[in-house]
Amino acid sequence: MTIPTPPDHIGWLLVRAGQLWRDRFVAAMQEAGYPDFTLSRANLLGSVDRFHGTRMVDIAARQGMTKQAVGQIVDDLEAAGYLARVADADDRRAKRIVYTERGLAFLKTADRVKGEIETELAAKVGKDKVGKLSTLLRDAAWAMERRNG
Amino acid sequence: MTIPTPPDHIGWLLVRAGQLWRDRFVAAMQEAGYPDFTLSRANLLGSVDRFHGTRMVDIAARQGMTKQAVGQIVDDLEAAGYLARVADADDRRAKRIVYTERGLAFLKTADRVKGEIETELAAKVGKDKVGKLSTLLRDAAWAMERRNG
DNA sequence: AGATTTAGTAAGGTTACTTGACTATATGCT
DNA sequence: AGCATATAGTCAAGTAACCTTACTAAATCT
Repeated sequence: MTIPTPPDHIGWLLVRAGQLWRDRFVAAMQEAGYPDFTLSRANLLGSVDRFHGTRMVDIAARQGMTKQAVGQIVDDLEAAGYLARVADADDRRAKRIVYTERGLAFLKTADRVKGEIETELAAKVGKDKVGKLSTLLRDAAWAMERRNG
Repeated sequence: MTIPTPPDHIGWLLVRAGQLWRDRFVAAMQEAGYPDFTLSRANLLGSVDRFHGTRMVDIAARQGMTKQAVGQIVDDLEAAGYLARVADADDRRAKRIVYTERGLAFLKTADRVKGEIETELAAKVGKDKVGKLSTLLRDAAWAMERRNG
């Protein structure tokens, strides 16, 4: 089983670290009582305003997805009881996607789980390093987001 | 368009940075003459030994995928002319997945493109920061890989 | 008022996987 | 040597998470 060159380039490290965190988070959420949890659903829930709700077209813009794709995930999350569609008072074409009680409880658990994973990581590599990593990641993400300059 | 809390947690930063790098790399490879390039294909090519080739089952183990999934991607890459299946001399059940000339040229371009993106990133945030980021990512990935400890 | 844009839905396709079932070859046990 | 079991790979079908194309209803622009 000849193992080829291990990926040690900055790019693969970024991809790998992102994958690892994502997998840890999904597993932890499933253990925490959300067996039907997937990352795409969590991402979507993170784009819904907790107080006023958010229109589908705005969720789609924020996620960089088509509104149809958002519609499908919203269908699932509505069927699972996390979200509801309510009529928009100002625009009769539109509906606001809002949280149910179950949806809000999910968010709370997600925040707790994220904190736990971060704490575990800090215990292993050091709190200072996690802080530095965050700062550097922000810089790098900012640099990669703007193609010009 | 009320925008919810922006994701500033270490986890989302990791995921985001990984996505950004991945998207930049895929776009750059497509521009560099590989319009049919996707990341799953590149990942697989990265798991094939350049000299001796690699058996499908070993690729699957390394990628954390099923051998069937690997088989499908190999089918595509073989049809596209990057890889070939040759009989394994030591095991008549097995085939070694090897590079064609086109496959080796692809690897060369991929290495060049990765270097270019890294250089661009270094120019924006500073070479020292890219180095520090790499080190911290290695630490973090190492910490997240082992669940115990 | 009529033309155009926008919000959302419906239907079907694609990519990147998965599981289950199968064949051929290799290996371990007695 | 003979048989059971494990392993390498293939075939077929299913799923998740998207996409494109085409549509209806309501809002907005002129």
